[in-house]
Amino acid sequence: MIKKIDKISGDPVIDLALDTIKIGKQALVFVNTKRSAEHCAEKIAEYVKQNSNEKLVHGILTALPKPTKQCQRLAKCITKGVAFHHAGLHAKQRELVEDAFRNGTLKIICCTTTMAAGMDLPAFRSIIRDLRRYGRHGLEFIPILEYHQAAGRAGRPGKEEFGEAIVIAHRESEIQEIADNFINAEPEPVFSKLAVEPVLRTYLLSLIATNVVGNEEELVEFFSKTFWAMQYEDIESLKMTLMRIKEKLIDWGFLKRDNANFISGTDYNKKVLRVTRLGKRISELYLDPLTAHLLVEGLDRAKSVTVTEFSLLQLICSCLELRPLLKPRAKEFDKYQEFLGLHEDELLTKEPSFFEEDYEEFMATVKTTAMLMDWIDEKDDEVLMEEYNTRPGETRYKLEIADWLLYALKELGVVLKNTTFNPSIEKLRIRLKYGVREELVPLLKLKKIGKIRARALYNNNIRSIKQLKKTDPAKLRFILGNKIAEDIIRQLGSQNENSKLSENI
DNA sequence: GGACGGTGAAACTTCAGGTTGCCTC
DNA sequence: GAAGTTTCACCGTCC
Repeated sequence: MIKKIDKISGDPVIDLALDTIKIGKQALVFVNTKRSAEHCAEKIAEYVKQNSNEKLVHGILTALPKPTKQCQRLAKCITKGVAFHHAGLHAKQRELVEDAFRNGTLKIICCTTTMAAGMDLPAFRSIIRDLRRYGRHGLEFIPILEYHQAAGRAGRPGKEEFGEAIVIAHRESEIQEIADNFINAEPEPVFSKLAVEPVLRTYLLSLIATNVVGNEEELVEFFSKTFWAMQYEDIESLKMTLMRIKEKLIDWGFLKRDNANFISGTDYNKKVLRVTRLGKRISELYLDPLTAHLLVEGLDRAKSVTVTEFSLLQLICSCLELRPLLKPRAKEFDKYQEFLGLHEDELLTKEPSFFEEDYEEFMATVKTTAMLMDWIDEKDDEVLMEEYNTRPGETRYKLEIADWLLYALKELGVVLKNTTFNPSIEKLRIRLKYGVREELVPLLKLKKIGKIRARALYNNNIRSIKQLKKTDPAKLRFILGNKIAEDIIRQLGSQNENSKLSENI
């Protein structure tokens, strides 16, 4: 069936979106970069009459402590019933956009793959503009499964009889290619996640930690029954991989061979494998053993190093979990080497030499550390965007992982009886959570006091809970507003009874 | 002649997402 | 690979 739509802008994607609005329906536009999502939404919005979505706009602009240019651009699009959606948005904003699309306030969302999977957000039309995305080998086709996810958004079961999934061909010659490679293609086979070494390491340790497996023979037997082994086929090579990882775990002190139960003459493979106390905790924390090893080594180095925020942040930035890291640009290299120079004797990781392959990756940990340090120096989202090209959503995601790794570091310290740095780690976690300098930490113990209010109090010379208690309520009302001030006074009152808020942080 | 401003070509840069981990009584 | 951004040489204009 061939349908004609009005040519308004000359860009088929915009025209399709406008047509969707004209017929009173909704559409999702899938593109391959965050920037494209933003541009595309803005271009569509240019052709749409102003609506007023005041409440939604207000929500978007107040999601962050201070609205960024990105917030303002999104808000402007939203006044036209159009939005963009990608992982760079703050979670609150994403949710607002999703809800507004569901209730019909928004007509068009231009999005990246954030929208493709796992979200209940159907639309009448699904417009897939890009089937290629930047990958290891330049621009590559996206997986067929991902195309299915995007196309599958079209049609609202129970509400409409059909939906339309539309793929844009950028050239005449592409039409057949798209039909063959996507529309009529079988989705690619599913591969076992166990083939990824960090996952394999984690499960190998946990199987022993939970006594599911007690020796090497059982270990191999267990894995040979998995989907991974079925796909892999070559059992000998699989066995070698398992043994190599097991040896690493023994080297790192997470597993041990139990010699007590070893009866001479017994098959070596039946030698009992036990988890150490450290290994047990790592498994409970669901840490990748490689990350745990890095943290353990870091704790060991910490004994002979001046440990600062830089030390702790750079250590966790070296963990795989925090990837992708921020890479210094060619022009920035000197700047970050200089920054590193200031902190060289605080390092808890091994610095590779300039000529080693890892050096670039190492410098990326330094830049990422610099970003986190700026965050706890109260630099706002706009500054992070300009300086590091990292958007609020991406920053929050990194912060969440950083928090988890710092917690894990603290816990490993407990097992290793090396808790000297735990108070610093705890303080750092609070600072990362709020994005504040050290001086605000005491005030943040109160509910309803975050970065902004703590700063306001501090700037008014109220710098501790003690000082807060002595402050004239009228002054508090002036600084915080009536309601919040009342709440704080109540919290301070109840604190006297159970002394929940101690001053020792 | 020098300070600007405009222009366009060349060089450079960037490019999706976000599992489930823990605990704080 | 493509699109956007930055840099820089070059030219014209004005004072």
